[in-house]
Amino acid sequence: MLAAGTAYRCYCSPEELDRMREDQRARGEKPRYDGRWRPEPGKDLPEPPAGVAPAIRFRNPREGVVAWDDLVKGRIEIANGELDDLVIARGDGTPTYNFCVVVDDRDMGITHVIRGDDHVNNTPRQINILAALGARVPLYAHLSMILGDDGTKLSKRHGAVSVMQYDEDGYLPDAVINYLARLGWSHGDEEIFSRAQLVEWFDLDHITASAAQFNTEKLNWLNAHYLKHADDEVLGAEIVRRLGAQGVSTADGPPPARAAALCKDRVGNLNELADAVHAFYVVPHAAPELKAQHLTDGSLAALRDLRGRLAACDWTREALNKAIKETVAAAGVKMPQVAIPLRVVLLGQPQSPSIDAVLEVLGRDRVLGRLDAAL
RNA sequence: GUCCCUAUCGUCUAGAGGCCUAGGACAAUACCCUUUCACGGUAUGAACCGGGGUUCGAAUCCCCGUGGGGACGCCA
Repeated sequence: MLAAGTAYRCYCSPEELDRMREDQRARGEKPRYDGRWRPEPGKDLPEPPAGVAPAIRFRNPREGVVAWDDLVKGRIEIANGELDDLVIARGDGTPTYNFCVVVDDRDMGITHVIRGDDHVNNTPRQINILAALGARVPLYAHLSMILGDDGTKLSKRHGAVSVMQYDEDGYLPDAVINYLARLGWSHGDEEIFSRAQLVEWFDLDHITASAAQFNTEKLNWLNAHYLKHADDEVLGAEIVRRLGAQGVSTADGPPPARAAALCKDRVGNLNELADAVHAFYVVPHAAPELKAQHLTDGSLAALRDLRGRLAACDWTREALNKAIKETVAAAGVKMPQVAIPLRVVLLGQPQSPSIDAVLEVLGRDRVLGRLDAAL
């Protein structure tokens, strides 16, 4: 490029360039290289200072416009007069980003450049360099940015910067992919689609041109949906992993997959799922207020009655349900008056999935053991 | 400051000049279901940023304004 005259050496020092930009800003101008080392016909260049390793600058055309038909934003035109001569190689000879990508795209025969909005301004420079190299110009598609929940730029404060954060927060990969894909792209009214459907449907024609705002509530909804339809074994493994991270072993409890099946359609994420099944693996301690409220003389009497029935009961959900209903009838109370104290005793909390299903999954030994400890 | 991009319910979006009395989803509200808490089901409210054009006809095309975003490095 030096030989062809499409690039030239620039001996400006960083301090000199800083001063140049400061002055320009002070005058309300767009900061840019002023071309003092750019060779022109009939122009006298300064004498190269001794001992300075020059940077190489691209000699950007001064006249005309650069234009391309962006696959997302349509035609974009930028006057060459707006572009300055960018450095393509540093004083130490290493190439800069805008030069690297151009050379790499050319060598690899890249046909489509799909990237963030923030690169729109680099595109005309890259097209000019490509032209100087005699290379074919690829197609460009510039995707708009994603803003945080509060409508401002995404940052560390929003917590959505690293994909690993989603894992930590209990999101399923399919939910994250589905949500992110739908944010800024659409396929009619489709809201829920598998990765295979995404691959089949995805196209550049239905990408939104404007910036989208991240909506955690909708992600949560999608995640809950994927959780309901997820494989029990996969969820079981997540329970083992997440409980294990808290130092809780699942070895002495019911199979994690069964616990997952019981709770997966009532939680929003994997951490909540782990919390929901926690009491299956660790003997719970109900809060004193809960005990005072629910473990009255009457309810404890009913539980004693139930304990007797359960001891002789087939351990199936149907039989367990029948036993509970018999206790309810015998005590002359309503279902919640037995079910809730039972939950407090077995799980340490007043809410749970259907109590008969909980008994079934918890298992006879653990149920009777916890009842005996409370009675 | 200069240049570039952008603008439909609170949010994500459908919408390619008449199919729009603007559709779907999240969220909200109400009701239903119910063995608690959830899940789920049904229904309701909610938008074309403003102003000018073009056209028989504009959410859709053009211009201006305003709002939002991005870029102005020997960073990537």
